[in-house]
Amino acid sequence: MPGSGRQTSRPAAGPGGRSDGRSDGVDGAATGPSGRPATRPTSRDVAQLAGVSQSTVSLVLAGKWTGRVSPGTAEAVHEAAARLGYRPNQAARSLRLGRTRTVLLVLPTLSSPFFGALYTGAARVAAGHGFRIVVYPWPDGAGPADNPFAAPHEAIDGILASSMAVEALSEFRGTPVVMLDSDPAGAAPTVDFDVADGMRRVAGHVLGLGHRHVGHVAADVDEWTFRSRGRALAAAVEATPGGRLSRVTAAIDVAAARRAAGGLLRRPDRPTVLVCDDDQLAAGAYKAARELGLDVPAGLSITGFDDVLLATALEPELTTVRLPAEELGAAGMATLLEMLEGGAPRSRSLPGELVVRGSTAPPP
Amino acid sequence: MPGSGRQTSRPAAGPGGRSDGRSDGVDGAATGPSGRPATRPTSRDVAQLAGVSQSTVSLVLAGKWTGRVSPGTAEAVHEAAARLGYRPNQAARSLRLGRTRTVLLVLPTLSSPFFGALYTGAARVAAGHGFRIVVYPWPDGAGPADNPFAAPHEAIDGILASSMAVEALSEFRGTPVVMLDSDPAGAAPTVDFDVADGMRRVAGHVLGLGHRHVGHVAADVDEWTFRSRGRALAAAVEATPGGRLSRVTAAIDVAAARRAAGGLLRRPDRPTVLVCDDDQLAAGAYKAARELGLDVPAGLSITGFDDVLLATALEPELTTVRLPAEELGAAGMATLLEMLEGGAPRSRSLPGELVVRGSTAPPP
DNA sequence: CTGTTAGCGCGTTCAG
DNA sequence: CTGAACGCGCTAACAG
Repeated sequence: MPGSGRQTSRPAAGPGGRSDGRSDGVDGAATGPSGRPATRPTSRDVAQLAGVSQSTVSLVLAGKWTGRVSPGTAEAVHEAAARLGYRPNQAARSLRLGRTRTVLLVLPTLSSPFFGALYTGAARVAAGHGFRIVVYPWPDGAGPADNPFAAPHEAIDGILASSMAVEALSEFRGTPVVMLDSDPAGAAPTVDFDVADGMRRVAGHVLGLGHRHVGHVAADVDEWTFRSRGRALAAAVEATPGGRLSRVTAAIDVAAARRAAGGLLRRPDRPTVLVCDDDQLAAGAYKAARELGLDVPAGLSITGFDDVLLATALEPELTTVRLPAEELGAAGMATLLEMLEGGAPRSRSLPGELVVRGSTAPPP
Repeated sequence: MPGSGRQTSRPAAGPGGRSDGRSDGVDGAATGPSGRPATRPTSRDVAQLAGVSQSTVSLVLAGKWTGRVSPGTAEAVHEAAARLGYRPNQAARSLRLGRTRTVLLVLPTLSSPFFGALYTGAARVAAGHGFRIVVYPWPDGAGPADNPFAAPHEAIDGILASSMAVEALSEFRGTPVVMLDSDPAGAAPTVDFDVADGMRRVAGHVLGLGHRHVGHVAADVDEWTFRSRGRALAAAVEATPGGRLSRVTAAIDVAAARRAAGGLLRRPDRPTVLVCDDDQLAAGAYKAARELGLDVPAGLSITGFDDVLLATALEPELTTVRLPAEELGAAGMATLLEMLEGGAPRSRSLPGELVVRGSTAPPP
């Protein structure tokens, strides 16, 4: 939604202390105070201003000068760098070091608040270590045509990939990778949500309310996270005396979920609760219920999964499992950084939290 | 929502034709077929294999060899490059050329499907011209603490910024910029939605249904797009005999919108239609209506703006204005590329489309 | 038509 | 403790 970001106002002065009020952000070439074309300062410029040599500048700014450069000289270098607004040229740095301090974040889509939050968490940790993130949405839709996004193969040090099979990354073979929200049985280190536990909590909640015939509106997507959810629900229901499970599948799409849930609810012995694999599926279930004149939650209970925006936009608000996306991104990035420093990190799992709202009640 | 992307399966063979089944994506260092550490092939390797010099390789692969290199030699170079799986080193390229073929996409947030679509459109156009996109979410939330995202100042050729004031980019002064969904009165070229026209269509629709007292649930955000919407609605209502407008504002947030809309509806002479600046605000308005026992659309009509996921998840489905986010991204990138090639592109405006669904009806 | 040369800006030896 | 020299991989000039 355009413009939905909070308004952010920033001081008008640019970096380097120039606050002359000129607004040349549109022009292709900025000009320095003297009118010459302003080519950005290099480490040589800093050296010259500080009266030392390039290598000294390099040492000082890299922070490994103790015992090799006199404190006075170091101070002079820092001051010169600050005065010129010096920032090292990334291209030259990468070329020399062979590392880019850039991580590729591979996501199935950007069209979901969930992945936005994931990015935020990852970016926070990355920034703290001087790493940059390039987002690489795996083309969704558009069919199996050739990948329209040029793969930045070698411009990255590592990969953080979410919600996909590790095999999908064969293109990047040879690059360190950490998988998020993916099958921990793969070869790569993984950071996951404990979705099985989350689903058990959902099951415990609805079974505790007295429900026995549970309808499962499952996502028609063959991915680890949904397989886990399905297994956990089935196990919990089976372990309950009198428990019974009916399952339908649907694409993650409101209209598809509505059709699938409608089919389930039209059966002569319909379930008293619909446990959905995803909040979007739950939105479809709401529609099916309303279509059949069933009141939620008095006539039918419904649960979701993920706790995205939708959950509180629906009426009644949705009982669901909150998955801490931002923490997932942060933990994943931490794991990847550990790996890049030569470690062999262990896979981890983050708990989900059951959020009980107005869509669940005892069976009618 | 984790896993909500379509499943994508890719051929298992990596680039360069190696399909030996090894899966070393986890290891930090890949090893070549012979077991040596596999340092990626350089243009010199290609030259050696093809029996020519580096510069010839450069010319051929850059595609500007016609009339300078014999077709046979060019063919040999191409073949050698393909056999080695050669890909030019981006860092070296950028260092030499001073250009990065990378564009920064500045967004207020990533937590919205709208901006995901915008990205997709921009990426499509960029890829067609060999450009890469780095997404740079302007820190939303987190307070005015220091920017946690390291600004990639010099690693970019241009900036595409959406839904903000151009002044917010003062940090990037000197870089070519195209603004999206922002005030066209600024100095930078702009690609916008014609939100005023969209709002006029909404107004025409509800006024045509017979509504005269219009409630405006406005976004409490001082941005061009919302100012335009407000002005257009006010003008349309004023131009109608008997027309009357009541306005409340709310943060773009379901709960805030519910409170604001509730206040409007509790007035003794309440409006018969609520025109909302955004779909999320409309979701809040639904809640307020239900709270007061008003049926939508029989007792109260509601409209939104943007046509995001929410619009069809609500019940009844929301009459709103569809804003083609993907086209916006594509048009914006095209404009920026034109600029980078030395042109001085004109600002443009994209039309929105009124989508009439079930939330609007004649007044009771 | 092709090869040789120079240098982009940086980090790192190696002499002094 | 500091400076001069080298090379990362690539492209653009210039020679042959």
